[in-house]
Formats: sequence, C-alpha cells, structure tokens
Amino acid sequence: MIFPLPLKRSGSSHDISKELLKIYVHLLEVYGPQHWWPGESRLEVIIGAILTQNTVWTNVEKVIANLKREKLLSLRALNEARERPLAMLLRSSGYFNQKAKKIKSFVSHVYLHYNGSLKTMSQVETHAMRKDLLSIYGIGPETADSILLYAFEKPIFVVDAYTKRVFSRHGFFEENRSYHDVQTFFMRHLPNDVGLFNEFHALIVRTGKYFCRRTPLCEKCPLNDHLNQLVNKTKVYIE
DNA sequence: GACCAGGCACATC
DNA sequence: GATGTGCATGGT
Repeated sequence: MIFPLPLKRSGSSHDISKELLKIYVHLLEVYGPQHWWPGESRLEVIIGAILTQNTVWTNVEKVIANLKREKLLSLRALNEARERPLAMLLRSSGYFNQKAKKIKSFVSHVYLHYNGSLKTMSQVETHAMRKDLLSIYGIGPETADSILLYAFEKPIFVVDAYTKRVFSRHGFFEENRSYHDVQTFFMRHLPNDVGLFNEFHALIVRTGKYFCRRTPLCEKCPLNDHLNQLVNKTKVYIE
C-alpha cells in the first residue's frame, strides 16, 4: 500500500500528544518491549552507540564480541590500546579507522575530565553532559543523545534517520527538518519520561526498518492503519 | 552490481 | 545555514 507524498496534517498540541502516544502504544502492542540498549555495561552501551553510526547492529555485534574476546571492553584497556590494532578489531562495523579514533577520543576525554570514571561522569546534569559529549570528536547529536538516554538514563529523546522518515511520512513534519526541530517536537508533546523515551525510540527503529529510503511506505509497517486516516489533511505540525 | 545501514567531520558556497 | 564528500564492511 503506497501513499502519495507529501502527507500534510493539522491539529492542536493536545491532539498531537494523544496521537503520538497512540502510535507508541500501538507499536508496543505489536512488537512488545525492545529491551534497549542491548549491552551488559554502561561502557558497552557507549561503545555500541559509536559503532552503530550508519551501520546495522548485526555488524556491531561482531565487533563487541571481538572487544570482549580481547578483554578490551574497559576504559583502562581501551585507554592503553593503540589505535591501529584497535581499528583492526573494528573492521566488520565499517569506518573502522574513524571509529577507532572516536573511541580513543571518548576514552581520553573520560580520563582527562572525569578521572577515568563513568560514575563520576554520570553526576553531570543532563544539558551540561550533552554539551560535553558533543565536544568530543566523533560524537554528534544522535550519538550524544543515545549515550545520555541509554547509558546514563537521562530523559532525552533520541532522533535518528528512522524517526524523521517514519514521522515525516505520517505527515507530522517534513523529512528535512533539523535534528533539533524534531527532537523539540517530540519532547514538547511527550511526557518527560526516561522509560517512554527509551522504548519509543527502540520501537521506531524496529518499525523504521520497513521504510526504505525510496519507497514511501511498506505494507509490513503496523502504522499503516493510522496513515489511512491521515491522508488529505492539510497542515504540518512543525512550523 | 546497486542499494542500504540506529552518523559524523570537514570543506565550500 | 544548506549542501557535498569521504569514511567501509556486510547483507539483500
């Protein structure tokens, strides 16, 4: 079932909140809890967040296994590891030279500013931590927010390519909106709740896999029923 | 062989 | 602020 693009819609702030929560509940009913982030420790979540940049998770899993096998999944070991050999272990996740540099940058930062302790780092207030993360080489908005939400359990909504794709195709906003705009949109219309932000983002990624770059919609997406009701509306939500 | 994947830094206009 | 490019392996 393919709909013409762009979809456009209108509604009050209250309507939007209701609709977003309806979509959340629907996805949760269909897919169930996603148990994110997959990782046994705070550090593993953070490394995973860097490794999964523009990369499928199955490729990241191979690298995580490599790092565990080599006993490199600790701040101390990563801090002592040389970049070249580290990069070789990262091969299957792609961009391995860049990602080795990114991981080294993050670990150095934690040593330099938090005495090598993620627990110390976790005491930092959310917005200050976000700013701090963004100052590290290789950590952009999505990676910073993934780390904030999934490693440090700070209440922040993670936006990714799927978030923009799924919700723009459902008429909430245009796909080319900035990261900041989309994040503000969700955080303005959702309760400020770590558990909700955690599960919602994971569910969006789950269903987002059904939306490829070029095909407007896929019939496998459980949100298609919602879309049927949305065609022919005339105004976008973000102005 | 083409296309895509849970981005980001950097150069250029 | 918007747009283009390099980074790279692995699955469909």
